[in-house]
Amino acid sequence: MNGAVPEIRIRRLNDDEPNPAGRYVLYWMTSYRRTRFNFALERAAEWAAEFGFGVLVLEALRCDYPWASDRFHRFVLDGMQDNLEALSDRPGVTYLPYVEAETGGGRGLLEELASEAAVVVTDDYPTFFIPAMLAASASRVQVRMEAVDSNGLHPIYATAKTYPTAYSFRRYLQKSLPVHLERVPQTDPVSKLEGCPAPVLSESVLRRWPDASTLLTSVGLDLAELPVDHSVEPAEIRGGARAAKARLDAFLGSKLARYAEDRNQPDEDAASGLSPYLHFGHISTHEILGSIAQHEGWRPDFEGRPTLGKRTGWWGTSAAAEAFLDQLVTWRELGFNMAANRPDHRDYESLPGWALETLEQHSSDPRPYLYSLEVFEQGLTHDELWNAAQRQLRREGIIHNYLRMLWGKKILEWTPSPREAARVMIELNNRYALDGRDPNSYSGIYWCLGRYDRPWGPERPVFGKIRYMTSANTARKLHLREYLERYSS
DNA sequence: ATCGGCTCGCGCAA
DNA sequence: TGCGCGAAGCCGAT
Repeated sequence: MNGAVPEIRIRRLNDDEPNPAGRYVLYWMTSYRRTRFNFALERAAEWAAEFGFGVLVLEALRCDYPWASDRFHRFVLDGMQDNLEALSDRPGVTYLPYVEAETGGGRGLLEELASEAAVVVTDDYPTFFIPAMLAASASRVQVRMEAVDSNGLHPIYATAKTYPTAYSFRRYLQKSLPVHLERVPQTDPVSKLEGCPAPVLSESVLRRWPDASTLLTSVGLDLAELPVDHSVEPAEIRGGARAAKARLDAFLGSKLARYAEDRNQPDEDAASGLSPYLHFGHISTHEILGSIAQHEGWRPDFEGRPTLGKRTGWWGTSAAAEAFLDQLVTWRELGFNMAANRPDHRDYESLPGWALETLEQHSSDPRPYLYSLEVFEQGLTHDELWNAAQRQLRREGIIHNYLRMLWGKKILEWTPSPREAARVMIELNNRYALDGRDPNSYSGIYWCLGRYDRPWGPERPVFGKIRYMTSANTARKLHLREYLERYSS
């Protein structure tokens, strides 16, 4: 089939063919939990239009994945409510939100729904348990199954290379992005389904796997009844595509102009706050870029722009937007590039050679302080700035982007080994951060141990040639008065 | 306040 | 083969 979704974004997961005797196209939404600007949903809609079928959208939330908690459940459920609203009364589409009530409750659901599908389309995502889950599912599904990449502007499988620095990846992007930007996801892919019959679910399926729609709206869902970690409480910020859009608009309206100068200042509130929404797929990079373009009256035109990897001057937007796009595109997609091409990207051994070597050489240096995971977790170290950052993470599910670096550097300094430091960072980040369990969780954590960085002298205890940071210097440099007050306990 | 040295790997010019 | 340059650093010298 030749549709509008670029082939480079489509990965066949099995050798099966489409089944024209099916009743619908199944879209299994796992990572791009949105109904707009979504290549995977668009692909499902293309197949459906070809067969004259409707699309069945299955958005499931299981309860047994690592670090499942009230916090992540709440955020995902907010998103499901938005998707329910967005898809109800739309022709040609049926939305099935499913919330697993007990471990294993969802087992068999995908295969059951796939047994009546012509094609199964799902989201491609290069880390956490998703790649293994997709492979396992594809072997049990008897029709053609495809994973579609709607992660970012650069298709994650467009290169098999990894890049050792943001600089080299940026230079590559400056050459390769323009062609990919010619194909952007449709705003509303479901609109192709006018005239297609909305799939109807059988009583027996719904008896076994109840539709969670009423739980999402009128009845409400009691998280306390689910077997997930209740000690990680819901975050204050609301999840979902609507909240994401509101946050984007607020960012463009009052923060973007100050972004380049103030984004590293905790008290200035100039960061976008979009990363949790990006992580759960509640918003798309393409939509964000489109909104920036509209906001600035900018159109992509890269003719004659230097492709030397410089951080400014390539996009041709305002300086503020370029600073933001470097985060959103260069840095975010750098992490996806690593995850897509290095199956070991979560492991300590995936660090660059010079970093492994220098950390090894300093592995038996005495540590100035040693803390257990529990002391770190509660924010009870001797360092009030570090404690504040950890308390923000634990309480809000967010950690300030600059302080996150200091946070990780100090964990390296205060644990018995760099391997243990990585373990502590991964545990705390993935347990508490709304944007955890993401390719960029590992970029950020391993950056603290040398990934994407270069050696710095002079060699210091514990760190060796790894870039060193101190809380005192950080406090001197940053506006932190309100921040320290807010998270003082 | 600002500058250089610390140090590695890559792409590009030569 | 050499040169420039890079997520945000640190420290001591000027």
